[in-house]
Order: sequence, then C-alpha cells, then structure tokens
Amino acid sequence: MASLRKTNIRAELEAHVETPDLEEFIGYNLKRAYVIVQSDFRRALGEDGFAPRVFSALSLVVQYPNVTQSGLARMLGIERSGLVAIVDELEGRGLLKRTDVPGDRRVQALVPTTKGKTTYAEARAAVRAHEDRLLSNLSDEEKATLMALLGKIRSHED
Amino acid sequence: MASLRKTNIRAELEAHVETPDLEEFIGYNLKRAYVIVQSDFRRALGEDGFAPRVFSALSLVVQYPNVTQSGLARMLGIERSGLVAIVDELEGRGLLKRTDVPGDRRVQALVPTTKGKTTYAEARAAVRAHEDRLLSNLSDEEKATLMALLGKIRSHED
DNA sequence: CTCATATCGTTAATATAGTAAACAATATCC
DNA sequence: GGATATTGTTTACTATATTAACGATATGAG
Repeated sequence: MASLRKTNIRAELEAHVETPDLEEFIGYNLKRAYVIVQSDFRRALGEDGFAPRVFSALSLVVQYPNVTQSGLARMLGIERSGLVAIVDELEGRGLLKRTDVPGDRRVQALVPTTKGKTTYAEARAAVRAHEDRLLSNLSDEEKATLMALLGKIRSHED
Repeated sequence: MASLRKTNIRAELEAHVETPDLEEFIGYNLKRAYVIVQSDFRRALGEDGFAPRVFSALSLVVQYPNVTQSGLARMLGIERSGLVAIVDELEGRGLLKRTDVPGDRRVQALVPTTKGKTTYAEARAAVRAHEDRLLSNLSDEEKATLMALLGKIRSHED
C-alpha cells in the first residue's frame, strides 16, 4: 500500500478504509476524469492555443456557418451572454466574422474566415492527437463504449 | 430531425452536418455529462445542501478522521490553499473541528463531529438517491463499466 | 548543535467560467 | 397597433481554482 506521504505516520495509521465512499459516486469519478482530460487539452494546445470552450465554438461555427450567437449558445448549452466573450476572441483573432442577416436585423450570423477554417483544421488535429495519446490505454471499443455511456447521461440535456 | 428553434429557417437550412466533430471528442462528451450530473447534484441537495466539493471533503474527513488539510487536499487533487474555505465552511456548520496534533504543531487534524457524521450519512443517502434517479437509464453493469473506463482515465492522476 | 531545506495552514491577488438581470433594437402574434 | 418575445450586449455577481508569499514549525546533513 502506497503511503500518502512518506513521513506522516499519523495519517498512515488512520488510512484503513477499503474503498472510500467517494470512489463509488459516478459524479466524483466523472469530475476527476474531466479535470485530467481538460488539463491535458490545455497543455497540448499550448499558451496561444484555444481554451476548450473556444475550440468548441469555433468547431461549430466552421461546421454550421451562418449560425447565430443564440443558436450557438444553445448548441453549447451555455447562456448567450457568456458567448459574447468567446465570439469576441474568435473575431479578434480573425477566425470568424459577425455578419448581418438580411431579413432579421437583430441577428448577426457567424461566418468562419478562410483562416478560421484552416486554423480549425489544425486545432482539430492537435486535439485528436491529444486524446489519442492521453487515452492510449483505452481500446477503440472501450472508447466507443465510453462515448455511448456518456451519451446516455447526456440524454438528459435540455 | 428536430429543429433548433421553430422559426429559424436560416439555421435550419444550414444544419446539414451528419455528426459534428465535437461529438466525437471524449473531452467534450465528458464535460457535457459532468455538467448534467453536477447540476442535478446541486438541485437534489438543495439551497442549504452541500456543494459537490464540500460533500467530497466531508466524506473523506468522516472516513479518514484525523486527516490533515494537506493530506485532504492531496486526496481531492486540489491545492491546500483552496481547501481552507471548504474546511472553514464545514467547521462553521459544526460538522468537523480542527484539532492540535501532539508531536507536530504545524498540523491541525480534521475530526468529524457527531453531527458531522450523521449529517454526512444523510447527505450520502441524498447523493445516492440523486445518482440512482438520474442514472436510472443505465443498468448496474453499465454503471460499473462506466466507472471502470473513467478509472482508466483517472490512472493518469498525480 | 546548527543551518539549510521542507512542510503546514493561511492570506491575498488573480484568472477563469459561468449565471442572472437589465437594455435597446427589432420581430412576431393576435 | 399593441402586447409579447427574441437578439446581442453590458454589467454585476458567484463559484472554483491557482500562484506566490508568509510565519511557524519540523527535518536532515554535516
């Protein structure tokens, strides 16, 4: 049994619980796993890379050109007020532009620039590489199973 | 195919991507699933209930009485500076006390009070009920599989 | 024994992620 | 035409976390 800390005899003596309750909660395991994947994502994409949520937004804009901010917020499951800063960043980096939509002057459609599309393709490759490396101890079948089970949880969305 | 919004013909016309890239990333699915479980946890435990991290800390203090704050932070995978507020809250609610440890005057061991132990038992039951209800569309076997797969990701901890 | 080094709990400063509420402009419904 | 709803935005706030520093204390090397 590994010690928590080499010199801490007191803690050592108390550490007699077979399996802590915490480890049996899905929520706790989900969070711990998420923290690992998220921090590896950031490490892999580097200083001037994308934060996960910015990458996600860019991904959807590239795949759904002319999506509106409200629509994008809905897809991402966040408030539209929270999306403003994300779109600001992407527009500031020249990866998309806000464009007027004829027929509804409240709306501004989000359109990826050429640079946005190529940058996204590169970032996507980097994210795939990060996941392939980090999750190399899972087989393809295990990954598929994990996705399916997470999908069952996600069925509660909306 | 469900529409994103009943009147948004423009978005409708563009929404032709079979499977968005995002949905194929484990990290994204992990995050979306985590958000659902977390927010249901909070809803289930109510206004004056515990935040997930406070519940986790209490759980470990009850199961590892006399754990130190540094030790607890290590178990939770957070900085010890971040643990201070959590322990303050639990102590303020009378669920644990900081106690001097003879032999090392730097350390204060965390000991659950009687109220802390009973409150934890109730909270644990509430959390189990929340997970049972939220995850009722997963079989026991599926839950076990999910735990095992999350455990493989968690093997990268430390 | 003493001195360098490490650890403990804590505070303060900062960063990030997210919500809620309000707003003006515009669109839709009856 | 007038009530109602939606869009993008700003502002204020909350929660969660990290880093760096601190004084107090403990440990290890010589």
